[in-house]
Amino acid sequence: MRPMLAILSEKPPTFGITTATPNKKRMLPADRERQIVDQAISFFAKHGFDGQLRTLTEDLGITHTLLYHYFPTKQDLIERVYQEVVVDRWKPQWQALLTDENTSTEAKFIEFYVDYAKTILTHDFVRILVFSGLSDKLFSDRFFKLLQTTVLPLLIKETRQYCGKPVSNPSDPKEMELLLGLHGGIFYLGIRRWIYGASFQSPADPMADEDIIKDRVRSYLMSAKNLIQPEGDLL
Amino acid sequence: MRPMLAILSEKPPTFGITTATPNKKRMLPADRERQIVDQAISFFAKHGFDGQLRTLTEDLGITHTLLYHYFPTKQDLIERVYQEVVVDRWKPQWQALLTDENTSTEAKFIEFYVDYAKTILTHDFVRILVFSGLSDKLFSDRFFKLLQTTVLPLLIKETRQYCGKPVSNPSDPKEMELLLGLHGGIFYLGIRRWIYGASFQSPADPMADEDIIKDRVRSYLMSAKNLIQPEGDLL
DNA sequence: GTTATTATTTAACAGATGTTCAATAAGAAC
DNA sequence: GTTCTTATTGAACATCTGTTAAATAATAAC
Repeated sequence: MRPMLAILSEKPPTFGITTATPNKKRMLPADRERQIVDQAISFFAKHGFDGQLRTLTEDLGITHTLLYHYFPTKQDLIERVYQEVVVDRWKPQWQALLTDENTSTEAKFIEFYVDYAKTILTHDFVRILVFSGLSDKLFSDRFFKLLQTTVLPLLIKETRQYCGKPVSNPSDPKEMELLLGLHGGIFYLGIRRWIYGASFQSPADPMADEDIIKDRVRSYLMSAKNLIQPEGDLL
Repeated sequence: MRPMLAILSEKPPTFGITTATPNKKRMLPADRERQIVDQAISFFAKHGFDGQLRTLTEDLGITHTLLYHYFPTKQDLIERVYQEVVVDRWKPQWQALLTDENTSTEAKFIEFYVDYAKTILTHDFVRILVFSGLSDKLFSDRFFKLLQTTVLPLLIKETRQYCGKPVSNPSDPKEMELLLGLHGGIFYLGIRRWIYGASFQSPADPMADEDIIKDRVRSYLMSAKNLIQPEGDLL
């Protein structure tokens, strides 16, 4: 079909732009796999895991059957997405940050939640987490297990110290609920932005996430001091 | 097929139990429609709007084609569910409550959010709202429009009065974000319960929703007094 | 008891959708 | 240039799924 004379510069001109998704007809397996996974992440985040493979590959300019050259089943591709978005995005240094002796409670909370928000409150993460929670809970279960076993206890411990309360006490529903109020208020930023989307109009001059988080953390610590009595028992 | 002699007591025995879902072979159209809509609400809330009609009717003991005797298309059934769960559940008296001159700010907030939580934070409502937000936003858009045009402005106004700030000022991102922090923290109760489900373990002795909400409202008002300056401008 | 009405079922279609497999062709090795 | 490997496609299958239309049977009217 091609004219025989066009020997040089056979490929369509790329003008030197080497994107993460090159449009060569035949890609290196590693590149193609990377490209597929990237597309799968944003695609499943947008349409949910019920989205069709034919639609997923449309924008890539490949046939849906090519997926089966890289992933045995759709479920395998989904689990790869899960791994990259949820598991790999968890930062072990959060624990280190929250146990640093040389930082004030307020600075710890702010530093943690600002970075947590930057990492977690993205389009892909929030929607995939919620899609998972609504269906088989495959992703959400594991993520919350991480939350509950690592950072939440450290935040509770830090709050107790801040309020002058012994840290060795058994866990108390009231202080956990107070913390989850802060946590939920922050996560709600992601829900407004990536699930309700434009429905929930932000004001003309929206606050930066960092400032919002600072206010909420300070509000939380203030309430903790008032709600949680210094000596052992609670209000 | 039936033995000819069994003339009396032909129907299966119901033992006098007249549930909302009678199991007569042929029901009155109004009863059947009620039964179908009830099932559709809990079914779509559980499986999302991609759930199959054949699965929906399974528990009802009818064929899926019977749905088309009552609703022209699946979408019509979905919109009926939307109407009953989201639209009909909105309480106009919330506005009356929030404009009552004889109630304190704290009492207003608590009374409103306790009833709001009782009404909104149900399995069906939370999940249908989130399913909608993730897909076509048909439900969620309208619900948030209601929120933004009715109760949120009243809550802002009430907060300003409480802080001794003039109520006629233009809206301010900071005070709206503070309110949305409270609002999100309360809605997060529903997300934990009905989306993350068992993943997010509650403590052995979980607080009653009402007590949680009381604490959060008080925490909010306390922060408002500190964050929002009495005279015109904000911190 | 007979007839008319209609709630309900049965059968079937058309398009969607995950998956398989043989055919094709791009690029590498020689 | 020829051959070999394999990335990629094309065709096809089986099942799922919303929808339609005719057949059936339960109930009411007479």
